[in-house]
Amino acid sequence: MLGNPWFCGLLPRSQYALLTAADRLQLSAGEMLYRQGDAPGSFFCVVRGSFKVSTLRQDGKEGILAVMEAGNWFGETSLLDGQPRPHDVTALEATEVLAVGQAAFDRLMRGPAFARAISYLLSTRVRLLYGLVEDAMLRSISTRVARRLLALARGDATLARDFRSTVLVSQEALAMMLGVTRQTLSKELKQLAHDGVLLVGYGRIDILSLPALEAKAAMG
Amino acid sequence: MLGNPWFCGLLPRSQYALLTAADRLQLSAGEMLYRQGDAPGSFFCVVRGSFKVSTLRQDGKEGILAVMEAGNWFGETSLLDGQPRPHDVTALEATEVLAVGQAAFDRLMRGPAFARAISYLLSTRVRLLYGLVEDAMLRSISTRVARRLLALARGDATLARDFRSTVLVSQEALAMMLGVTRQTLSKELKQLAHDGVLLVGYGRIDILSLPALEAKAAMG
DNA sequence: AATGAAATGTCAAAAAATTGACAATTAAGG
DNA sequence: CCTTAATTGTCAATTTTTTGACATTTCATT
Repeated sequence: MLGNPWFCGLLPRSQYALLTAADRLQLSAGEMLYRQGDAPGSFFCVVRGSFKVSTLRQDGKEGILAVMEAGNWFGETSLLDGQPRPHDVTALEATEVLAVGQAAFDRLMRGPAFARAISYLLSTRVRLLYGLVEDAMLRSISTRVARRLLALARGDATLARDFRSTVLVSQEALAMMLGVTRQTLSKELKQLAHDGVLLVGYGRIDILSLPALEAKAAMG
Repeated sequence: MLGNPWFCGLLPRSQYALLTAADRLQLSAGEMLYRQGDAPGSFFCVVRGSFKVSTLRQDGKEGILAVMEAGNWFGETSLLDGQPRPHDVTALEATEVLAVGQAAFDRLMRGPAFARAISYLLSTRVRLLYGLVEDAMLRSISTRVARRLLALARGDATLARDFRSTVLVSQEALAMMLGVTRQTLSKELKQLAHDGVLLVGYGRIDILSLPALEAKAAMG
């Protein structure tokens, strides 16, 4: 979490307080950190590995709302309003997290600098979510595919890390992030591959031309 | 704004500070409070009237993301992260707002209680937005129509006001909130009217049976 | 090298949504 | 009362997406 811009922006004493208050948890692939409807528990930071944040509906439809990678802090919403967890969070691989409990979190929130920092964290989440809503409401699927691939390549914009030209994701999972079927996504990927923008592999997508992908993302 | 649960939950001194720091603005129907891309300006509260929060794309497509009614506080996101306004905000009728400038807002944010309250406000926004994303990703249009009508009838869940059985909205506008065409929406409304759930009028929709509408909203 | 689970490729039929076009209705203003 | 703009009703053609069904490929594990 040392490379995470949000954590780095905290006062050193807040950083220290977060780290000392945290428990370390280990999860193996497929294990769930929490489930939709659970009581609020902790504020988390991914140390190693990754999670998917998803919702499963009664009819079996699943949507992947986000992928949380190393450096990412999350889970604050339920701690702030005391309401149940809105999503399922599942480890995608062997994953290690820091967990800061409600009591320690509340204590930190009494400091204005930390409370401001949490507000800032939430404001970036709000912006990201508005983007997702607009994507779903107004943009064509091909544009959304391009935009989502860019987000994944940039690590969901959480870590100011170097860009990855290879995105490790199955078409099934990417389709669930976009709320479309695998067949529909497959057609779009094929078009992008045909245009020389991508190289589609088994559980992976290579970005051959970042400018071309950005151009597609900026279209309709 | 006196009936607004968020404002009521503030410390009296924060309430006082907000109200005394605020300028009063009057807008007539169609006037814009701010535009997408504008520099951050103020934190607002609707005193009388209402706004639509929308995005307009180059290709002419417009999406209505929210309707802000009396009692609603909004605009905090840009003040917190210093980034440009993400949306257009337009008065739907003669509307009066309170505007708390950046300097006063920053001063208030130095108080931990106010900063916590802003975090809480943001957490409810995050929940609402997750709901919109899930709607768009996973739910059928008929369900989304029912859910959106309920949200409008309840005043977008911001004011714990009494339920309105008449929603004043054109089919065109409702379609833009849902990201579908007017024709598609029209078909869904006709079905709901046929089922005796709604009565569709000129610029208005009457909810005949709240339980029935809630049942439709809970389906797929 | 063989096996099996996971992932991808592909196709056609069916369903759903958009597009484009016009008529009919309603409310507000002169 | 009359005119006009806004809103709604409706239809058919077209496009898009889903559904369902298989075959094929890839990769990790025996």
